[in-house]
Amino acid sequence: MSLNQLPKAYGPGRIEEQWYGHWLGQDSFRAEAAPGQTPFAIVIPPPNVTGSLHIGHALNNTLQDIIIRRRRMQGYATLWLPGTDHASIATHIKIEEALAKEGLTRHDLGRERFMERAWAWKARYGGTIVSQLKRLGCSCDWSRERFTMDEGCSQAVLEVFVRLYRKGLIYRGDYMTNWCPTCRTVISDLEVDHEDTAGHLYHVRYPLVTGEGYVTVATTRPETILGDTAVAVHPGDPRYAGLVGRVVILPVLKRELPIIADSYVDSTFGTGAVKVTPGHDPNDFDMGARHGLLAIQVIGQDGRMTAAAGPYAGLDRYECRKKLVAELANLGLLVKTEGHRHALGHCQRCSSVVEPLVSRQWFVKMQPLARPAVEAVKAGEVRFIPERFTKVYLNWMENVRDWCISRQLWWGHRIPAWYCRACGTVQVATAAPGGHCSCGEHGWEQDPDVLDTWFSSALWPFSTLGWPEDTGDLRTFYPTQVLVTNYDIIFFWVARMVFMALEFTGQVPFDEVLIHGTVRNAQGQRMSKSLGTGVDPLEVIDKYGADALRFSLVMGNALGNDLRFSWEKVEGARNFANKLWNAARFVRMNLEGFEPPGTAPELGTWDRWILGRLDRVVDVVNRALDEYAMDEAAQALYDFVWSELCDWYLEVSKLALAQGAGREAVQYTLWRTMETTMRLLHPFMPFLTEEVWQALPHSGTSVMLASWPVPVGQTHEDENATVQLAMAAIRAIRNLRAEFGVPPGQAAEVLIRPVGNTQPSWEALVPVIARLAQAFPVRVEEDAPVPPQSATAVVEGASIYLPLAGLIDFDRERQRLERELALMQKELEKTASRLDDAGFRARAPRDIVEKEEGKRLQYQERLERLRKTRSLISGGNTS
RNA sequence: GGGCGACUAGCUCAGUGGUUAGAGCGCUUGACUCACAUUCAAGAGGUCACAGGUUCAAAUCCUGUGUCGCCCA
Repeated sequence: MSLNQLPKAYGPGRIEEQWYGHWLGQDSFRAEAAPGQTPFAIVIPPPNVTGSLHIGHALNNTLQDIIIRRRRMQGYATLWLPGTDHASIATHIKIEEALAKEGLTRHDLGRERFMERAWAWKARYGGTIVSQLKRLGCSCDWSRERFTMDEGCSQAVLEVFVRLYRKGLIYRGDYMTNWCPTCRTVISDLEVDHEDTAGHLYHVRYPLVTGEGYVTVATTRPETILGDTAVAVHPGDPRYAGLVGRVVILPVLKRELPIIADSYVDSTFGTGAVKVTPGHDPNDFDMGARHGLLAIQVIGQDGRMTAAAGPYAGLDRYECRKKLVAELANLGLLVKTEGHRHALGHCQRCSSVVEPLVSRQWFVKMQPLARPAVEAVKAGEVRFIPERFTKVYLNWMENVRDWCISRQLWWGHRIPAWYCRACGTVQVATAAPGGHCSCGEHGWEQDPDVLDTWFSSALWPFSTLGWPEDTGDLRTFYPTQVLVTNYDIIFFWVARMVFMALEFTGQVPFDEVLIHGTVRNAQGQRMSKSLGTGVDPLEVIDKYGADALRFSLVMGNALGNDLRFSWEKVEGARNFANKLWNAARFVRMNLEGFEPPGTAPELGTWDRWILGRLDRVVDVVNRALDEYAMDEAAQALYDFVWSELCDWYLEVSKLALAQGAGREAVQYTLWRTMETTMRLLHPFMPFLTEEVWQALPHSGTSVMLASWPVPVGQTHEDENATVQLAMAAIRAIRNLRAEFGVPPGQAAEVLIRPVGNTQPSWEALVPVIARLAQAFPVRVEEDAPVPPQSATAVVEGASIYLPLAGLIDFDRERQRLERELALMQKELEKTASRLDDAGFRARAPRDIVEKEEGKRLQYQERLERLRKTRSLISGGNTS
């Protein structure tokens, strides 16, 4: 295809497919550490194996790809290890839903056939998310892709469980945990969402056994009355002082309950007397333990009342509540019912109201593990970015409770504990016990439960590198350098990885944790499939390209903050891609026959200027990326490309390219600027930059393996100052043209009267001014008479006159000048008052004072010229 | 109840002590100018939530208040 046939608009589709295939073909993502090369590793936060990519993944993986691509170009031995998570409960629910459509439950199938279905499900949907990451451009080492339930990771899970058990850090016991009656499993504290819910506070009378009155208690959950085993008051509460030790009768069931004193009771809540239900409330469970009370379970795992609920057995818990409240009212024991808001625990997965139940579960003892994990972060061995998330982590870790890790599910890692069928003795081992139990019987049965998914995710940074084997990858790439994740899984995942890593590898799992926010929709709502507020990243990529999606996600968003997705932003990024494409098209058209010379040719002012600006942007991008300020880096690149390179340098370059004079220097500059920009932009927009870079003179096989730009320290400040003056002059002329309606096609005559003696050579700038401001002829004369009927612009270094006979409206011109005068006057006053302040002169740094003085001089001088111009106009402006 | 964050142009957001506080979108005016109308040029638009304080100097630091959001209990 000849250059002129290159499409005028950037079309990402073919280019993305072609280059991703090329990179894979070249095996460019594979991590291999050559001797002497510094490793740099990231493990991916493993997405749900059967899920599909959502916009949050797109952000998360874009950030990782930016980091890893830059490090790769910088010459590190980079590893970005991809993989997926088995997402025990989420996947389990999906499979059960599919079964339900066939009228089946998992129990109809049995464990083995259920697992077959689960693996088939995984095989069917497991590839989706990985292929979607490829569409996004992620440069993961796919040869090292892992899955939390693959053989190696599973081995690590067993090993960790057994070691923790032997160390006494995993135990089994009967405790109150959060039970989800819908998912039919226990869940950890972290999997419960507390929502403020409107409910009722029921005041119920419990008659004293002696028949001489009542104690009134208040409860939000009357159905649990059936499980009460005491009534408690605060020991210091004078209202009940005489009642402690006496006995009340439980309504309906007629059980006798002691009145106990416990300082846990809040005497300001309700009546100051509370019912105690050790079987259904975590605090009551503790109180029951203190007072030796019985824990009676009246609500079963299915959310229905148990036999212990007497006449209410078999009813759903809410049905029971209704009937029981009615019965209490009948009996005259319901004093009152008032509206009451309280926090209710809901299952994170299915939103059912969680039921606190006592059951036998496996737990990880957290205190001994948490302590080193707190220390490591306090000592700075793991650094959170932004820093404020350190506190979130520490606060949780310092108050962490034991972690319930067993789940009554089948999809996941089965707990490696076996029980003797005869005596119940427990054996914990990485493989089924072969011999007999000491009781003489043989026959072991494995615990039916599986482990919390996060138990295996917690090992991810080292299990994926081969642990517990001492592998080369583990030695080379562990600990990893940075973990990139959303703030909402700091507890679930980040914290757990830290303590597991410290316990099992003696090292932190990563040096830095980069925390980003949540992507919301344009209205600021959380994106969710069920609410229909989600946006499919694939749809975005299809429409605007992966580069545009990536760029739109990092641009204009400070790290750690939530961001709003909007199609307008993607469109803006797409426009930027198109701008780059066309700039590249222009460069290529003008580079035919060009070979990069060994040494740079003699450069002109504008050439040196843009190279200086390029050097500056290289510096800014590097500094920004060093502290993970992707947004700043993206913004700097955007501004450089659009507002400096395209708006000015490319336009100026057309002069030399047409005239021939300085053509070589311009070609060299165009090439160097464009080629460097492509390398600098590559981590953000991998596809477009590869396409453009390949089309420019270059060395190497791919921009992703080219060297990363570093500043050369040539900012060309002199040229910068000159160019600033020229730009100001051009803008001023354009402004006057627009203000007075000079038709765009019509050249305007311009007189430039330089002022001051340290000004640039305005003569040299004439051709550029002529072209960019459509001015002709442009005269530069210090002492030329002011042309009659002209509009005037006062800029630094010159006064500019546009003779506009017939076009000029003197009233309008006068108003314009007044506006400028007022503005200048205001600025001058501000500067002057600062300089008149003795405190400022005495205490401000010298360079600041000098700067202010320079400003004052300049403002005074411009003000003077503006006044002269005004008086000319007022005098009729004939000379 | 404790903690965190946000509050800057009509909208979405940058900007952690010192140029006339910026960008994108939107808006107004004009232009299909030979890389790009996914574009170009010009313009309007802000007492930086509020009140105190520190400082020569505050959108920026401190204290308090308000509104919204999130996390933990």
